[in-house]
Amino acid sequence: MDERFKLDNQLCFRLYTASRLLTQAYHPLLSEHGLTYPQYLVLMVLWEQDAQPVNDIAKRLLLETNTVTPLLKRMEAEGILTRTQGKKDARQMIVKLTKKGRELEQKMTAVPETVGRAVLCKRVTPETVPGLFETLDDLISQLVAENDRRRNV
Amino acid sequence: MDERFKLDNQLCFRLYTASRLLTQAYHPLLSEHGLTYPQYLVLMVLWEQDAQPVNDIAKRLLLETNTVTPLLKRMEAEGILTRTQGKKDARQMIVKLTKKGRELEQKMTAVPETVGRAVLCKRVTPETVPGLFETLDDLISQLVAENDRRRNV
DNA sequence: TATATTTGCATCGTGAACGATATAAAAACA
DNA sequence: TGTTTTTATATCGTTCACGATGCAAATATA
Repeated sequence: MDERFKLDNQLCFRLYTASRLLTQAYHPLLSEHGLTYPQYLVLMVLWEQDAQPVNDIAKRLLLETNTVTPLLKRMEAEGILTRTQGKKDARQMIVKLTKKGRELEQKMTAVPETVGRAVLCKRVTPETVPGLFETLDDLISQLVAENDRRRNV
Repeated sequence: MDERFKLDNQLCFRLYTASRLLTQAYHPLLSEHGLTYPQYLVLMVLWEQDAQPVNDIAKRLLLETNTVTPLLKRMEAEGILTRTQGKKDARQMIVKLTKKGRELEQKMTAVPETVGRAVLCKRVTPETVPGLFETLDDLISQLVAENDRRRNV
């Protein structure tokens, strides 16, 4: 059989698997606070900078608004954030953290630490992580450019 | 704000994003043949070794059967494979490629090549890929062990 | 200013993922 | 052999992802 089709030669399968498994590692830590992993990502965006329009959050996460909108609605229903129409631009929905949403930041400090320990292994260490970040960031930029090119043709 | 919560310091977010974007890069190449990325993964498993029970496919992809079963049913409906009850073990469903499923291997040889070119960038090259594979494999093993530990407690 | 285009967000449909649970067959054990 | 446990798969409900599409507000252009 064609070597190129072997699962063991696939970068994408490794990224897909690593991503899923790492998200699973987050699961017990997040569900304790009633959160999913994508919701946790939204929180990190808003903890960094509160009161953002939907589009800015989506861009930061490299997701489409049709993914983010329902996610934000669920978080609004949970009382984690509010969605209010923008004043300058009536099309925008400004997303703001509630008290509950802000308080989660203090309550969840153990999460990055616990996960940080869980991923430590021979080839993923405090020394190697920066290099891995650079590689993944480079790959992500490359893929963003590649996918944009495809869409604009 | 807490540095550890910054999106830019998150390994998981990078893996999640890289995985999604790379899957998107596959999309036009796969949809041409009526396939999704997870379905393509199943095909690679079966091209490597035909006639496997559901469980073996799921284990190979590190997925649960409740993900794989509906996926296989959709592929069966597309005429790509068949699902027949096992003879030795009546609980097993043996998955076999149809002629159509086998023929896809020849028709899709351009896929790994095209994607292989699309990911090339400064830090992802024929020279660096083997090292990246080792790192991701190491991480995946670590996470499998970690998640198994959690479940069995 | 009227018209065309772009932008921001939302809705809809489909296909994963996955936790929880069910069911029947097989295996282990009493 | 009869009973318990395990195993293989399936069903169900919820939450993403995302392509396609709709719509109204803002902007650009005529």
